[in-house]
Amino acid sequence: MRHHSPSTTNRQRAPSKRAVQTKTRIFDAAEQLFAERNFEGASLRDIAAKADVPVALVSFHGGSKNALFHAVVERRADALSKLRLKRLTDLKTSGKPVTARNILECTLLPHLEKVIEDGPQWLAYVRLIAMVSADPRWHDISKACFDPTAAHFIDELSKIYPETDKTAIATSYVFSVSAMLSLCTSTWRISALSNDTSKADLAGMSANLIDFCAAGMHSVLRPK
Amino acid sequence: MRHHSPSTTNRQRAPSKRAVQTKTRIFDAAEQLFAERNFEGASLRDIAAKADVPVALVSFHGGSKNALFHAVVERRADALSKLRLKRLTDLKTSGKPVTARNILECTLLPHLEKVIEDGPQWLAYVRLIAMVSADPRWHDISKACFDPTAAHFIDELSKIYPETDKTAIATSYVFSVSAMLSLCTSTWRISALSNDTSKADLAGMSANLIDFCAAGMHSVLRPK
DNA sequence: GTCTATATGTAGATAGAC
DNA sequence: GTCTATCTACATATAGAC
Repeated sequence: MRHHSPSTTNRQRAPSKRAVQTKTRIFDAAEQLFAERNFEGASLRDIAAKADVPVALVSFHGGSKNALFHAVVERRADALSKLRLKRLTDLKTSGKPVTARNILECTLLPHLEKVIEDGPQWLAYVRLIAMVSADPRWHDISKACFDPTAAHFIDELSKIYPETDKTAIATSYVFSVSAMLSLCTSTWRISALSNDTSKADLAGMSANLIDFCAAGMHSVLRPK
Repeated sequence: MRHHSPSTTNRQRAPSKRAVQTKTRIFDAAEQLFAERNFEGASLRDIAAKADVPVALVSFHGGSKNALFHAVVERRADALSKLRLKRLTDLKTSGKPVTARNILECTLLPHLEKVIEDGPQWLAYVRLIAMVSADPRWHDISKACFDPTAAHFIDELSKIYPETDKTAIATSYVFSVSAMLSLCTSTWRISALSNDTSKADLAGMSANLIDFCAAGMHSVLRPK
């Protein structure tokens, strides 16, 4: 059973407030530990300890370890897709020209803004996505959670560059997303390589990200 | 003890040919399994089975699991750095203009060419590096194995863009490396998103990679 | 919904024969 | 250098009291 829900299939009552809080604490702890230590590196005991609940409660709210992992990834995927697609709709109804740069902003900025606003949970989620994307064992989650929206954005790009083949478009889309993820997972490296001891300025760097990807994409996609 | 070597600290004889082959089989198996399943996901028993040796031999040649992991990452890091730096030296003595694009080729192409020539082992190594770069637990390996060479390339870029601050240079360097890694770890995704059922053409895609990164870098680094 | 207790498997590491 | 056998610890999962 891939999707676990507590108790039986037909739930009788809405869960109590306390139960919801407990479940949230468990999912938040799982999100952080999976992101830090990968799937096998984070034990259910570690997760329970971080959430300050007994181990059995983790299984109760999350089901098997595998189901818990899936649920944790899926938890924010929906919200993220909605934010991206809404931004795209807003762009198209705004009357502004629909350029590759504007589309990139719709794809890349929502997650970055969540990291900047909400702090550690969404940063952990970036790490988790980076992990899921790179690990062949989780390709099915990746496909289910992110490919539909990605396909939508790639279609938009095809309209702007109708002569360009889809593989080139998909390639530069993947480059852009990976650059966004690395901006969050590798700030430590950027600081080390630039001898910059000050706290990383994500907001400032996201301007660089958009410049980099927009120029890169334009170079790859424009008719030669 | 971080670095393990078989037998005592003062080795008496060179290892036999068979012993070297055994050790290579173990390291190759470890490289593939660590790349596929991460550190905790690959057990010493799995590695031993893949290398077709008894478990105790893995400990004998690799030391503790942690030491084995370090050794597997370090094994190819040296060769890779040498290839990159040699290519840079060749460029500078060739009389050709030293551009950001040329420097990027020195950084990104050696590993890609190894993947194309040598096949699965170097592809596994790409995955391993992607994993090590993203996982906070392995930052020290990353720093030791790759930062010195990275710093060298960033210095070269500073010479071309003397007005640009180092953080911007380091940022676009990190974007470029992550795009290279994602080209190898996410071919499956590129194929899925472009409905391209044919076998991935890494060589063709690396032209796109260089175009993307060179244009992106130029856009971020040129004086405004 | 929450928690204690436990069943069952498999992990990393090493001792010691060859 | 190689291999068998085993020690000890910790993993996931669940049964059953509250």
